[in-house]
Parts: sequence; C-alpha cells; structure tokens
Amino acid sequence: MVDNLVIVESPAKAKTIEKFLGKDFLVKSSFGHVRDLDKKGFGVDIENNFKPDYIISEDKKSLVKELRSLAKDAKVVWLASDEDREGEAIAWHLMEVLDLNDDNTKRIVFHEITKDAILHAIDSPRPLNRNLVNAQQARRVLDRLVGFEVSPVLWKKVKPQLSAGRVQSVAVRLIVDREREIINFTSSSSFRVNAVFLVKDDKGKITELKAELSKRFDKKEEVHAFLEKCQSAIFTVDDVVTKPAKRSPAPPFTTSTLQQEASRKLGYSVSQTMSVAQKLYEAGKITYMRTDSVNLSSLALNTAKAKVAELFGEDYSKTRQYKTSSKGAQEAHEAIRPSYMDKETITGTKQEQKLYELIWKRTIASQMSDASLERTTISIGVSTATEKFVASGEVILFEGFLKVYLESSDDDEDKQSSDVLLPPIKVKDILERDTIIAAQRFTLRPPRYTEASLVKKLEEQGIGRPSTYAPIITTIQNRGYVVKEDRPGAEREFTTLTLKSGSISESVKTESYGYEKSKLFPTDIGMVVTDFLLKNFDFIMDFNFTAKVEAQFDEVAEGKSEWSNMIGGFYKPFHELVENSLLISEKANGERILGIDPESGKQVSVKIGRFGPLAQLGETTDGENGEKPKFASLQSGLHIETITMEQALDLFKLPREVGTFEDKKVSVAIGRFGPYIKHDNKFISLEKTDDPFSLVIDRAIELIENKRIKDQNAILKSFDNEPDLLVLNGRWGAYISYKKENYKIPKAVKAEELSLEDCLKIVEQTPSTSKKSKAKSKAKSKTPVKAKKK
DNA sequence: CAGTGAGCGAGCTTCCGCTTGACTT
Repeated sequence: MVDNLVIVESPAKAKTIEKFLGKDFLVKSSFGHVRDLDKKGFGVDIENNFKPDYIISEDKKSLVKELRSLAKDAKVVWLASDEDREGEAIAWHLMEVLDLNDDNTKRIVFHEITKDAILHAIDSPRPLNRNLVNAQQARRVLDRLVGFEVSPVLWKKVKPQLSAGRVQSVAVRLIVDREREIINFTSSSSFRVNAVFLVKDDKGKITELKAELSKRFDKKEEVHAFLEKCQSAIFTVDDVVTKPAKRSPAPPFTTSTLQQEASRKLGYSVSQTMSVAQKLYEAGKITYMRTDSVNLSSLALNTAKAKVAELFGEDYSKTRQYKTSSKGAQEAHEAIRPSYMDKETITGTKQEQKLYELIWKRTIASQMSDASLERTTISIGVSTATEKFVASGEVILFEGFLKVYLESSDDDEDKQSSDVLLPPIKVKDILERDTIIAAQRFTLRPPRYTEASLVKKLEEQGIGRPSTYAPIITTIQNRGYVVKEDRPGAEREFTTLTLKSGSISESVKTESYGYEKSKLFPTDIGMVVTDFLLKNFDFIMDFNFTAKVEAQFDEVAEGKSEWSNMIGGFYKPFHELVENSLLISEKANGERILGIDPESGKQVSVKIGRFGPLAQLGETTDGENGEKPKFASLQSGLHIETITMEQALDLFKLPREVGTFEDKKVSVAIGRFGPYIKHDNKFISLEKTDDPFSLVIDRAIELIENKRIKDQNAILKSFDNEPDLLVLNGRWGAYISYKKENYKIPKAVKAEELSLEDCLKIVEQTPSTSKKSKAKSKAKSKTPVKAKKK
C-alpha cells in the first residue's frame, strides 16, 4: 500500500514521473477520459438544462475498478492531468467516479516532465477549477447536439449512415470549395523572357549570367517584336544593388507542423507520423507528440545551447523562446523535441530514425543564430527597348541555422533557386548576349489539399485539436466524403521563341501538367452533403463557427457565463433549423441535367442514386406512360459536377454484344471492378489497353482463352474424391480452398506434397476468426484483476 | 465479384477529444 496515488493521462508519462517521485508515490494512468456521454441514447437531457448523461466507457471499466480500490487505500490522491480544458474535465470525472473528496484530493499541473517541474507541482497544489470543467462540458454537449441532431437529418434527406459535425463538415467544405475553385479556374498564359549573357573576367574566363525580363508579354507578336529589337541591341549593366538580408529558423515542432514537415520531407501520411511519433514517445526518445505549444523547457534550452556550441561553436548558438500564434492553443505541454538534446541519432526502425532526426534538427536549428545573406540584384538595359532584364543572386555570408535545417514549403511548383553566385560585374559593363528564350507559361490553378496542408488550414482556423487532426482525415474518408488518390495530368502545347546568334526561331512543345499525387478530392456525395448543409445549416458551416463558440467557452471558463445558459442560447435557434430542414427541404440527390439526347430526344441527367452516382436517360415521369428511364452507374473518374453529355451518353452504350464464341454470346460491360467480358456466365477482366467501346470479337476470344490457361495453371492440386477441395496458387503463394473458404498452408509444409488428409487437417485446425478474438479478449480482461490483488 | 435505380418499414447509423492497444491483411 502506498500513501500517495498520482493519476496522469498517459502511461508513458506515469513511468517517467514515478522515477522522479520515489517510492512513497504510486503513479497510474487514466488513459485519457474515463467517462463520456452515453452513446446509445442522446446522452444529453435537453428538457433538464442539458444535463449530461455520463457513463464509464466499456474499455475503462476494469481500469476504473482498479483505480477506485487504489484510491480508497491512499491517503492523498494527486490528479495530475493536463492543464487545459480537457485535462481539468478528466480530473473532475476521476473525482466523481473514484468517490474522491476535496480533503483527500489535490490537483496539480506541470508543463514539462522534469524533476524540478514535478516537485514544484507537488509543492503547489490547487483546487479543481469548476469553471474550466463546465467549459469542457459545454464543448462536449455542443458537439453532441450538433452531431446527433444534424446527422439524422442527413439520413432522411440524403443517405443513411452519413454524418455531420462541427469539425468534419467544415473540413469537407474546405475540400469541396477548393475543388470548385479548380473547376471554375481558367488558365491564362503569358511569355516569360529569359536571357543568357556571357561575362568575361580579368583572366578571360567566361561565366554565364542568367536574367529575366521584368515584363511578361501576353501575345506572341509582342514577343517577336521585342526579340527583333534585341537582335542588334547593346546590353548594358544599369544598376547593381547589394542588400544584406537575414533568415531566421522556424519554431520547434507542434503536432501540426510536425505532420506538415514529415509529409513534405519524408512523405509520411498524417497518421503514419503520429504512430511513429507515439513509438518514439513511448521509448522515451521525444516529448509528448500531441501539443500545440512551441515552448521549450529551460533544461531543453540549456542542453540545446551546449550541443550547438559543441558542434558548431558559440557563434552559432542563439537561445530563443517562441510564442504560440495559432488560434485556440491551450499549451498544456512542451513543443515536440528530443528528450535528450545531445542525442543526434537513435536506434529503432528506419522510419523512427528519420522522424527523430527531423525533430532533432528542427529543435536544434530553433536555438541557432540567424543566417545572414547578401542579395544582389543586377539590372540590365536594352539599348533598343525600354524593358530591362533583371538578374538576382544570393550569397550566404553566415550559415547560422541553415547548417542544420530549412523548413520546406508547400508550393513546390515555381520553385526558383535564387541561391546563385553572380559573376563580378560593375555598372556600365557591356554584356555579350548569348541566347534569349521566351517561353509561354500558364497561370497555376489553386492547389488541392494534401492531408498535411488540410491540417495546416484547420489549425489556422482553430478547428480541431492536436489529438484529432489525424482522426479527422480518417473520418472524412471513411464516410465517403473525400478520397485520397493520385490523378493523371493532362498535356498541353506551349510555344517558345528563341533568339540565338542573329535569328529568331519558333517551336511548339508539349508539357504535362496537373498530375496529382496523394491529394484529397471530394466525392459526389461529399459535394451533395456540403451543399445541403450550407443551405440548411449555414452557420455551422461557417469557418468562424468554432472560433465563435470557443469565445463563449472561454467566458464559461472565466466564470462570466453559466454553461447551460450558453448552450441554451445556441440550442434554441439551432433546433429550429433542424426542425425546418426536416419539414421543408426535399431529398438532396445533387441532380444535374445535362441536356437532351439528340438521338432519342430524351433528357440526360446525373444524380446520386441508392447505390451511388448514376446517369439517367429519360425522366421518371415518363414511367407513367409505360416507359422507364434507363440507368447507368458512373464509373470511376467521372463525377456529377464535371461529367459531359458525351461521357454520359457513352455509358448507355454498354453492355454491348460483340459476337459469339463456342455458340455462346460474348458481351462487354463495365462493372464495379472495371471493364469485363461476359461469356458463358464467366467474367473476364479487360486489360488496361483494351477499350470496352471498341473491343472486337477476336480480341475477346483471345482474352477468354488466356483466362482459361491461367485458371488451369492456378490449380496446384486437386483430389478426385473431394472436388470441393483445391490447392491453388494465389497472389501470396499456395493456399487451400475448401467450400468457399480459404486456408493458409503452414510455412514448413510444401504445397506439392500435401495429401487430401493433410489438407483436411489444416482446414480443421484453422480456428474460425470469431473463436480467435473471443479467446484473446478474455485473456486481456484478466490482467487488471490480477494487478489489483497485489 | 461483375446488380441494382419501386416501396414499405424494422432497426441501425451519428459527434469531438483524451488516451492506448486490439484488431486484420
């Protein structure tokens, strides 16, 4: 039995703190919240001042039982959850659930996990802040009200199983808005003129000087006229300006900036970054990874300073304290940094090492001096024209933090390295022209969001928290509102004009553009739901909605307003909108009428049907005259918002009969898994290069025969007295197929040597999946009971 | 694996934030 029970939120934190506190203290973890609103009902009693109905989460029951018995035996229980709204609420829930009272309970907080900070916290406990707890309740109840009242409206008006929420709906809106900007974007082009001059130094050595014309031309004729003037022109250096400049390091990582940089520099997805960071945290290699703070402990500042001095010298060290600028930051933790600043590298998986290295560099760089640079701009006059060429270059005089780390930026397009060493040049120097190239350049449409750039945007708007950025991205994809995928680009032609020696030549080249890799795209359903919510619940879709309610939560936290009043003020008008939307609005299906089919004279439209987006030929009202409309699913790559009449009409051309083979019909269609041939009730996929609209019978027969050979080869073994059992060769090697179920063959066994008895034995010994999971969950629930007994 | 697109009505779905494993392939 121990006199002091300390409860923190994370087990890794508990382990560390226990070492600082000695054997009089037992440190346990609550694993986050222990209670939440009941999920089965509404969880909030609206009639009764929004009284929350809290229940202990199923997976926390045994933990609460254990904590309860430890608390009963302890003299003092120290509630050491984070010092923010959620942390305060966790402490309050623990008090309630563990039957604690003010006499034997102390609330302590610390922002960094150092011995000094912990001991200081123990010396200065404070009472629980009920106002902060109420602010959390208001936040929790509001999210429940919005989520559980609006989602059912979607089930009725759009499609079952959909969801809406304060955070996710706005996240989807961002992506939908961006997609529409892109759809409506029209690109324009202009000519960018670049010149190469040759400069000879004292020793006769020739270096190139690249410069761009300060003016861009819209028309080819203008370019031509300009190049003609350049043919005989004299190029003189008009001006050389050298300016000092400096660059400062980026602040240490928060969750959001770590996700962004890991995405840009290492190509990690947001959730990948978090799970690797979690591993590093659990191994004690970095500080807590869910934080919005850029603050570093004084211990970290000192060790970073020593490390910088050791590696690069005193000149490179500069101690900096950063201030958080993001909206709604609660700063319960430190920034994400290495636990031990002197460790440049660690052991672990490749992924862990890379992420650690990134964190180490960012943190160290944040404690280094500015880089100082010299930026030079050279202006070159053209004797026969008023336009001027400009060359610019940058020289690093003192590297400072750049020795270690430079933050990447999202717009990788238009990347122009200005880190060029310019040749020595003076005003009035005459330059020798080599070539001048004018290339047609197109304006860029707005970029689509990546996971990480969406997180950045959400954080800027104060929407979501460090612990939820990764789950948000998963949710909006799971709900089918958004997909993350690659999409091919397109090709376009551009013109270049080149002045070389004395002649001007013109050429047309092609370039590909718009290729997207791992970007977020809205689905048809995502767009329809967003439009529906905008129409019926515009204030929830407002990007400032969260910021507005946060301000009200703050008033509750400061004791200036009572939480259920605040919620009441929100709920009345909100609930009216819910009622109205149920009454007024029609079912939203995103219908778009494309026009009239010239062949049949019927209307062509697209909409969302029961099973997804479809194209429709004819109107439903036609049905009264006995003629039903035709339907066809939209294939991947086609979208309600952008499909053309031609593309829609093509869909009705399938299924298409191509001929007969072995006296059976051969037809081509497109199904869920792409284009296929149907013959004798068998399905054969087309290959990528085959076009279902033009496929001929000869090619179809070829594919059918190929498939037959392949199927034959897939059978490694069959048994005459048990036709249901086959040993097949699949994608991952040999396996047993028996009565529509597949069974793994143990690694030690050679597939060719299996007898029928061996196979049946394997089938029998393979436990069904349901059995397996039951056995494991039982074993798991036993462990905490054991722990209690000691 | 390769469909569907009518309608009825049962019973289900759903939020955001705090935490870790528990799963499956």
